[in-house]
Amino acid sequence: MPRTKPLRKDAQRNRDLLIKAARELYAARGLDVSLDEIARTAGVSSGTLYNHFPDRTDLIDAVFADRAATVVRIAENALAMEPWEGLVHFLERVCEQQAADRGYNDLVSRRVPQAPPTDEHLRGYELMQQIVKRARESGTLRDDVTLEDLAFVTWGTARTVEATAGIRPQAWRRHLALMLDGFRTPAPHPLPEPPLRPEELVNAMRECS
Amino acid sequence: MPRTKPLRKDAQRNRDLLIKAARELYAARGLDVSLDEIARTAGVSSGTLYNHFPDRTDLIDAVFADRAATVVRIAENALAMEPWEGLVHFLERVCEQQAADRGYNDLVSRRVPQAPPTDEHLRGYELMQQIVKRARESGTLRDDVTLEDLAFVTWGTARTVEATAGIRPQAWRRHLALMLDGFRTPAPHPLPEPPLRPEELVNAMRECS
DNA sequence: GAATAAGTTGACTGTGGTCTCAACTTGTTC
DNA sequence: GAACAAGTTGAGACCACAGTCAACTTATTC
Repeated sequence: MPRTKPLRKDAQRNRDLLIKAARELYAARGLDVSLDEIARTAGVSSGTLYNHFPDRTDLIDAVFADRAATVVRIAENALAMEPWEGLVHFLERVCEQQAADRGYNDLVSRRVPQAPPTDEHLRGYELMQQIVKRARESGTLRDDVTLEDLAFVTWGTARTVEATAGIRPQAWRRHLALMLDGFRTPAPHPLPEPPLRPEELVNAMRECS
Repeated sequence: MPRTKPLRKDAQRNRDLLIKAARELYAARGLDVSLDEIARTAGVSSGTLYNHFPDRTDLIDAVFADRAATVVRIAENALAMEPWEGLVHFLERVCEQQAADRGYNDLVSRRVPQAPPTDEHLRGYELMQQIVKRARESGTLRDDVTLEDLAFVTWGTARTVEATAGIRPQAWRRHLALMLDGFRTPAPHPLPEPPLRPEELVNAMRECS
């Protein structure tokens, strides 16, 4: 834990304004908003933005810092439910987050050099493992599906949300439902390719465009 | 049909060089390659590029002009097969095209202001309708799935290909297989959202980021 | 209420992209 | 092979963005 001395009052205020502006612009238009525009929207100069967030990713990290905790909370709720309902609940809630925030949608599916995973991330990872394991052992989730396969849901939802956000904001629910029926089919056909290994998934998530 | 007078010999050669360079760069790096770089790769000046292709989309249209015919050919082959096998064949071949060419992957899934549909496009559309109808009537494809739902496959594959191209180039096949099992499950669950209407899909395909 | 550290500013540099155009070169025509 | 049309060239205008910094302003400390 880097012990940082408290910010000066005006500095803290500007920092908050920047995060607020970034959060709103990211949500509306995705992560490609220019840093100058964020500064302008926040009502501070671009120098101040760079002073607080030297790197583009520092700002993104700050804006989405709480999201890992949200995922953990969703996962905990899911684990309090029946195995299959829990999995569905988890995926629906996470996809809702994607659908509600274009920046988050970019973050979970696209490049964006990530900060190193926090304890919260690791905890989320463990809970997700449990969600998948439970669903599989309950006999509902087909047993050749792994945690890594959930990335297909994230990626698929990401693109569907992008394409349909302005036209049929709920279209992703249909996409998700179709995928879920693939996950729990009573008549699974052999999958043509082994699942991604955990480190492959990490790399895929980091991968740049 | 706009009757255009034939190009001068050197002009035709430069045009071909430009299309060739664009095709290669697009395939390798997607549609965001800069026009100057394409001109440089082709060995002509940027002025010449703009002379031949005033608009960015003119070049994209020229590069991918033959793809609609390819889709028609794939669809025709698919219709010569058993209904379900035909559908699978069609989707696999189209996704292979996406996986093999980042530019095409961008084209089918992302924005990119499109040229008005050609006769070839309309024919492809009709054949796809038949493929879906046959598969549904054969009892294999669940009967609440429409042609428009195939867009979920395109979109999902697009993102999965982007994310995994450098890591596990065949990962999309697993994603596709899972979706296909959702399409033919013997135990379909009601879908939470009506299918996209044809004009909604057109708009979604046109939609910009 | 000085003195000082902390923070802000905005003009500026640099980069990389789109697109234009006047001067030039080349192919074609007769 | 002249003359004209067709096509090419590349420097440069223009823009949007990232990122820097010396001069300035403000909060805090004693």
